[in-house]
Amino acid sequence: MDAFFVAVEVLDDPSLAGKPVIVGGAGDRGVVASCSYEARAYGIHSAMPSTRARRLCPHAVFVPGHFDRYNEESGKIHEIFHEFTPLVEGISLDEAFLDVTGARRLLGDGPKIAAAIRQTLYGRLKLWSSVGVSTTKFLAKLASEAAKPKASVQGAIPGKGVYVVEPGQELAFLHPLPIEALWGVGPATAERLGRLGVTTIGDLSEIPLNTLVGAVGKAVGQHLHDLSWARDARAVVPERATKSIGHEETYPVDHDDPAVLHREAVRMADAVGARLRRHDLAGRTVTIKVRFHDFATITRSHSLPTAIDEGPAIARVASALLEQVDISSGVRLFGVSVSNLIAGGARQLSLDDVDDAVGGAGGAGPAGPGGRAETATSRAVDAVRDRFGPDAVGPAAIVSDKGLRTKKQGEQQWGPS
DNA sequence: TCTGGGGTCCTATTCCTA
DNA sequence: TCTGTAGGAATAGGACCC
Repeated sequence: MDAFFVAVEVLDDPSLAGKPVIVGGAGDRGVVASCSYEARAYGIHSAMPSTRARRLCPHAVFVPGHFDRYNEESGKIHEIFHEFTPLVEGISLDEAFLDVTGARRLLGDGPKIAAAIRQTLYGRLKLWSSVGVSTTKFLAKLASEAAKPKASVQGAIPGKGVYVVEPGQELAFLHPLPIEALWGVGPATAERLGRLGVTTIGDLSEIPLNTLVGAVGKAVGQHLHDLSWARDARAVVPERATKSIGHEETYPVDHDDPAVLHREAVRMADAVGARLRRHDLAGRTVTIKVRFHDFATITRSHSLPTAIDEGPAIARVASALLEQVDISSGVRLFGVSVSNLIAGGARQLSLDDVDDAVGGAGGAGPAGPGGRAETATSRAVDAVRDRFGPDAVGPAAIVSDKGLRTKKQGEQQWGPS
């Protein structure tokens, strides 16, 4: 989709149309999540710090973003995709790969289907999209970039809408492109390749595989070498299993009070547990992430003998891990995630498990009831929240004098305001 | 100038066990 | 009993994507 978040905002507030609009965190620690083509003309792009974006375009309109709405429109978009083929691999809210091989007899060739998808999306949702058509996933992705509109101060200069890389034309399309265009080449890899004198995908294709592997590692080297010759055998995979679920948050000011961070561990663990149970998942590995005032970031993780899906159990491990970290210099971001996921069938962690796991006394926290009582409590909490909303009930540890403060998914998505 | 939040994947190192 | 080794799992960090 073209500037998806902004496009949804304009749908809901047409007065934004034609203006430089930035969706993201407006505070000192916020970043740009998406911006209109009018804003892009000033050099603004996603992931840019909001303070810098504001300097580049002081009259830009900042919108905090409405994640629920993007999710809602994303659902409709993916429904439309499925009208064309069951082989839809979602990459994000607004992007997907579609394998239309089997739909061609009924609906026409690739370019024809692409145009139909684009027209259907606009006809029903009033949202513009760009479609790339090719024989492999990564070429289709690059083609979709080539189909996109270009930025100007007056607004978007329309792109092709549908861009087709015909069979036999793959290398002619690919080799003049800069290496950064390749999926998997970011600033670090581009810099390493730059030292080898590689700036285009054509340059990359001429580098001996050994040299490439030496510079960027085995897996990436082989992968990039294949891509530079348009070799990409990856199939469109409709259902991908979730590997981890987590929550993290950047604070408006740094925290160095252990009590505050332990409360945060409880709050995040509660949110992560609720999401795990909603997806009928449980996980064995709990990871905390701490970013310090100087942006240095560490993770500490621990794997348990059995999978867990409940806030208190996750919080005990997270708190024990936090005990091992020196937070005196100030923490700007804290996060909790759970990985090594299995579907359903969680067994509640006992206090012995935590003690063994995290190496003795380690501050696993006050003895909770554990076991079946905790499981029953979590189920009851889920039921109450389903009926009365996410803020209806929560862990006592995070009740402040202002009442419960349970972060909703999507709230503060792009930094503190 | 200051760098979010949701993730995935890869690599190097460490630890444990046979 | 001690030492060396090899393999696998766990851990930590980094790069990357939207």
